[in-house]
Amino acid sequence: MSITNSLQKATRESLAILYGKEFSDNDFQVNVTRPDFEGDYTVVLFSLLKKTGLTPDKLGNDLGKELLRSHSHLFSSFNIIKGFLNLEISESYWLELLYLNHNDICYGKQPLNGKKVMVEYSSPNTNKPLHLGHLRNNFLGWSVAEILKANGYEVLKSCIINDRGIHICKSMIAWQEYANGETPESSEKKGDHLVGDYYVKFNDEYKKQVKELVNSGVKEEVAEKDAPLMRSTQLMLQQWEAGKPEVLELWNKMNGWVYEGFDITYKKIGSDFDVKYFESNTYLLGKDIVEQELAKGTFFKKEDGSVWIDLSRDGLDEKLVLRKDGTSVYITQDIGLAKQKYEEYKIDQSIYVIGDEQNYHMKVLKLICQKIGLPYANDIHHLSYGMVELPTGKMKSREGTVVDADELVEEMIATAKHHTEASGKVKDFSEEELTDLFETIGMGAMKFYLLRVDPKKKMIFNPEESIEFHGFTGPFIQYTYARIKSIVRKETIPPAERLNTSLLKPEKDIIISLEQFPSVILQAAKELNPSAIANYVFGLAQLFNTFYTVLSVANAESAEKKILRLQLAVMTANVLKSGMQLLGIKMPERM
RNA sequence: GGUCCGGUAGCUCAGUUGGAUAGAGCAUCAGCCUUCUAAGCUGAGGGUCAUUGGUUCGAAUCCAAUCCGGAUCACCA
Repeated sequence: MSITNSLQKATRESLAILYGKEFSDNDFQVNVTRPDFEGDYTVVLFSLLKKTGLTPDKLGNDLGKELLRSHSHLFSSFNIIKGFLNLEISESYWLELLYLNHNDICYGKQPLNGKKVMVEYSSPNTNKPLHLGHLRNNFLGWSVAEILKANGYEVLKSCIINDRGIHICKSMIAWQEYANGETPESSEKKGDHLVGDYYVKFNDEYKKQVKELVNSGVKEEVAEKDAPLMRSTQLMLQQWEAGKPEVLELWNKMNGWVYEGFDITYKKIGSDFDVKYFESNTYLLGKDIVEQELAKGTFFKKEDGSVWIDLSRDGLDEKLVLRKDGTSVYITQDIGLAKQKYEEYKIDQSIYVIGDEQNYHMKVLKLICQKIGLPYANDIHHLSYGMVELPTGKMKSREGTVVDADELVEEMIATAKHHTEASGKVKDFSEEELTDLFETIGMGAMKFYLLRVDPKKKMIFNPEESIEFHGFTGPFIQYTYARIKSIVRKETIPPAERLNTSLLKPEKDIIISLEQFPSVILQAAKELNPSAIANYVFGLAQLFNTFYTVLSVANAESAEKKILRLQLAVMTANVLKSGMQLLGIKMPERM
């Protein structure tokens, strides 16, 4: 139990003993004591004054004395300032915490809770390579999955690959027209980039064709449909749906190139999936559900034969689920896939990591799932994240301002290499160790930069800031960890023992922070928010660095102090590593 | 226009069951390497928490209105 919870419980019990009344945790607040006051944790008394009819001083004194009497192992002293009861936690409590947990690499993690959750993330299109926006998505998805695991969930990471549709046909048509058989091998390009280039090529040529037609007097709307490239694309889409062998062959070939490219990127950024869905397999799902539910009255049919659901009583509009020609729309297959996920894996919860431009869509999806009685519908969550923008504004593929994922990764690793070599600390590393280290630091910087911000907020990606390795960054925390490891490597850690020594401020500050780690993991899961972990880990690293410059481990004042500080160092390293692991960031033993 | 999200230091961001004098990082300035890794530490300056009103012992936090920015409201995906 966290110290906040213990303190709440102790306060409730003490109040009951003193005044014979039941209180709940909502009747009063427990906070960390502000640094300029004496004490560690504070009970705010104001809200209790009316219920007890006492003055702050009287209540504070009664409660403080009772807490000390009944929980002498927990508290050592108290003081009252205005309506704040500041309590000092006893040193033996902190020392015990340290003794029990400093070597526990699972500290803060919950045992399995028997619940299964699917986290869907990444969801790329197979017509272009991944970009900066995908990176935020991938890092969030992966991290949330880890955070949920740490909270005892069984997690399935899934991915839906948008491998069909008009946009895919566009790159296929352009390749046919302009590529002269170019392949990833012949061009020495990554497959996803090669295909992406032809998607761009399509748009360029198509625009030219439209312009020509318009210049020759055709109306723009007509020109857009009549341009030869568009006509052949539409035809190809029909042929694909009809299963024409040559089209499928080309489609398979080009998608294969893309997957080879994606695999390289995913491996580099550390994304992986337990389940992969392909839209080419799922795009017909959901129609049967609509038919069944139509009979039950959940959906209704309009005169033209199209099928709708009326969500106006839930504050939304009517939503189309089947076109008048009986074909399905985007949401139809999502309904079908949601059901399939349940039937295949019996999941209790489903999380979709999708940009906030789809908030409305996801709201509708959840509502429909509830209305058709999908068992886990109430536990469908949209982890909605804001767009990544550049200091100059939004990324626009038209203007070539899209930040390519592969290029960015390489740039981060190169920067890590540059800084590391300049520091001159790794001269004895082997080639392999160096490559590994540069990747660890470069990826660490990038992941931390993208995860340290609250997901739901749109964020600005500043290229100069993102390669910064000082301050609130991944490498700062990695560096702190490497420093600790360097200390610990030189010492033989004595067997764990219970200590009986007093704590200096920098020592105590770290323990207080370490105690909060389990609560932070809990909070991060509740909010589906990795930035809570990032902020916490940074704060802990800061505390340790302060400690490090003020106090010595190796040359501690006494043998007992040395053991204390070693325990502190080891536990801090463990927590930093666990925390960063939840963000998908590796820690170097040396840097 | 309806709905949703956001507005906190020059910049990027923390800050929720409402709590004490609003915090970090970057940038700026001043210091600290003979001592466990200076990718570090210490200090200084920097704020109308968008605005106005309300709720109360107490509001960046809750409520209302207004202003600004964004997303969305497709028989696109």
